[in-house]
Amino acid sequence: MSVYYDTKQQIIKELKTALGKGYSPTAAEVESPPDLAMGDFAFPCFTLAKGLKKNPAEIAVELAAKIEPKGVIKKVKATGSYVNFFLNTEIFGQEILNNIKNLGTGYGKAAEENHRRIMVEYANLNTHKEVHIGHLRNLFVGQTTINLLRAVGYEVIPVSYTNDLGTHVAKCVWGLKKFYGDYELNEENATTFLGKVYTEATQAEENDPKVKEEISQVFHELESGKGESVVLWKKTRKWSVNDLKSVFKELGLPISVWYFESEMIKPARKAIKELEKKGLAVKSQGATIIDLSEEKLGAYLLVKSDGMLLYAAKDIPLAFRKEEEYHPEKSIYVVDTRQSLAMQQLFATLRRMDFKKELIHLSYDFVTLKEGAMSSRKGNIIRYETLRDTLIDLAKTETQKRHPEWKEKFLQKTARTIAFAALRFGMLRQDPDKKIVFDINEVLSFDGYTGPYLLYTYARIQSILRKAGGLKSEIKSKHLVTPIEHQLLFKLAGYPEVIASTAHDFKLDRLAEYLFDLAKLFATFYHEVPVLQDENKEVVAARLALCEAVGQVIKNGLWMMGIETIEEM
RNA sequence: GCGCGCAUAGCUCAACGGAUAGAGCACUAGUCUUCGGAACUAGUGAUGGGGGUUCGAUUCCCUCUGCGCGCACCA
Repeated sequence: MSVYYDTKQQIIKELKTALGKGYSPTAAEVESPPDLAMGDFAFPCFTLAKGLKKNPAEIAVELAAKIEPKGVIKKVKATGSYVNFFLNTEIFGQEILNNIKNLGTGYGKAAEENHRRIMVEYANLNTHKEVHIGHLRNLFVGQTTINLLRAVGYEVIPVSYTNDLGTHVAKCVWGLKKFYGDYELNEENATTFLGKVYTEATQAEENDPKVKEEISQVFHELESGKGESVVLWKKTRKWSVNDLKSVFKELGLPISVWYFESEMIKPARKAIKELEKKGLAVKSQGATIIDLSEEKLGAYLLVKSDGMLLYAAKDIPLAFRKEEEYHPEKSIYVVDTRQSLAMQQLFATLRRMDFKKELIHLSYDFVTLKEGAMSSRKGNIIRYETLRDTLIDLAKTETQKRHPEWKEKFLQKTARTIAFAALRFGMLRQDPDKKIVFDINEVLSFDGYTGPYLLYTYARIQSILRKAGGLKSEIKSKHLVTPIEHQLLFKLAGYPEVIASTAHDFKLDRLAEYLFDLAKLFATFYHEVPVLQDENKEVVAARLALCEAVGQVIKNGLWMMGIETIEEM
C-alpha cells in the first residue's frame, strides 16, 4: 500500500513475535515520537504494563532487547516507557522516493476502486439570492470531501439540490411585481438585482402584516404553476440558475446531477398523502407535522397552516428519487450545523418510511462576522464576487511588484490562482466543526499558514529544478543523510495515511496542516542544505529528486483542496 | 426553559487518553556578496473555576461560569 504502512506493519509483526501470544498490538498503538531524534516510530508500553503489572519502562527495555534490527529497521531503543524504532533512511528513502516518482499524481490515492457508491449532496444554494462567503465553506468542504472519497476508491456522485422555489423566491417575485416594471428587469447583474429586491421585500413584510398575505398568495400561484407570477418566476429563475452555474464553473465544482426544489412539489404532496394515510403525518395547529417526540426530535413540520409546503417536505421525495435513480450505498448531506435538528428529523422520518440506506449529515459550522452572523435578510453579507475581486487585486499588486515585466494576461492568471488559493486554504484550514469568524485582514495576508505560502514553496522548488539545467535528478537516498532530509522523507511517506484518515473522518483541516508542515520542513531544508551548490554531482542529483518528490506531494495535496499550483509567482 | 456545541498565548487556530501543550499573526532581536525575503533563526507568552476516573487528562465523567446555535409555520 505505502512504505509508511508497510513499515508500520513490519514493526507490529516484530512486536508480536517478541511479545508472544499474550498481546497483539494494533496499528493505532504504533505512533510517532514528538521528536524524530527519538526515533521514527514508537510503541508505548503502558497498556502492556497494566496487564502484566510491571513497570512499563522495564518492559520497554526487555522488548527492545528482544527485537533484532533488520531490513528497514535500523535500531530499536527503549526510552522511558517507549520502544522506539529507528529506520534505515537509505532503504526507506529509496522506496518512498521511487514510490512518489512512479505514482506521480496518483501518489496518496488508493490503488484501485472499491466499487462502493456514495452520493454527496452539497452546493444547495438558493436562486434569487447572492452567493456569499458563508456558502463558500459549503462548496469547498463539499468539493474536498468528494475528492478525498474518490481518492480512497469510492465511486462518488456529487449532486446539487438547488432551492429555486421557496418562500424567499415568493418574496422576491412579490417585490418585483410591487416595486418594479418589466422594463426594469435586466439579465445583466440579475442576481445582484434580485438579491436587493429580496431584502426590500423582507423589510416591507416586517413593516406591514398585509404584505405577508400577499406573499403567501404569490407562493400559491408559484406552487400551482398558474398565474402571472409564474411567468416572472420562470424568467428570473433562469437568470439566477445561470448565474449559479457560472459561479460553480468558475470554482470548478464537480456536480453530476442537479435537482431542483420546484421538481419536488408534486412528489412531496403525494408523499404527504401517503404519510397521512399511514398515520405518520398528522394535523396539528392547522399545520401538517410528523410527531417525532418518541425519538426526542420534536415535531417535524411539513406543511404550513396556509397549505404551503416547507423545505423539509421536499427533502423526503428527494431521498427516494436519489435512491431510484442511483441506488447509492450511502448518502452524505453537506449541510450547515444549524440544520442538525432538521437533518435528524428527516433521517428519522425516512427510517419510519422503511428507507434502509445509510444517511450521513456532514455538518460544518457557519462563517460569521465579528459583528455577528451574516444574513441576506439583514443585507450584511460579504458577497463572493466582492471578496474574490479584492483578493485578485491584492494578489496582482503583489505579483507585479515582483515581476514588473510580466504581461497583463499572465499576471492576471497568476493573481487569480493565488487569490483562490488564499480563499480556499483559509476556509479549509480549520476544523469543520468550528465556527469561522471571518476576518478580511487575515484572508488578505499571504504570509504564514496560508495558501500562497504553499504555492510559494512549490514555485521555489520549480525554480531550483529549472536552474539545475542539464543536471538530471536521480533517486539515490544514500546521499540524503542530513537530519532534515531524513525528516522530509519521513513526512513524505506519511501522506497516503493523511488522505486515508481524512477521507474517513472528514477532519479536512488535517490535510491543510500536513501540507503546511511539509512546506515548513522544506523551508528549513532550503536554508540549511544547498541543493545546487554541492560539489558532488551525485549529491546534487539526489537532492533534486527529493525536491521533485516534495513538489509532487504539495501539488497532489493542494489538488485535493481544489487549489492549482503555479510554476512562478 | 429544553437540547446541541464551544472555552488553550494579546488575536486566529493545533494537539487517536501519552514523552518538553504546537503553529500562524502581532511584538522584540537577528539572518542576506540569497538555488526566489510571499522566506529563515530565536525570544516574549496559554489549557475559564471546582471536583472525579486513570500509571498518565487540553482530551473522558460531574458541576459552576461565559459565549454561540437550534427548539412549529424561514431555510
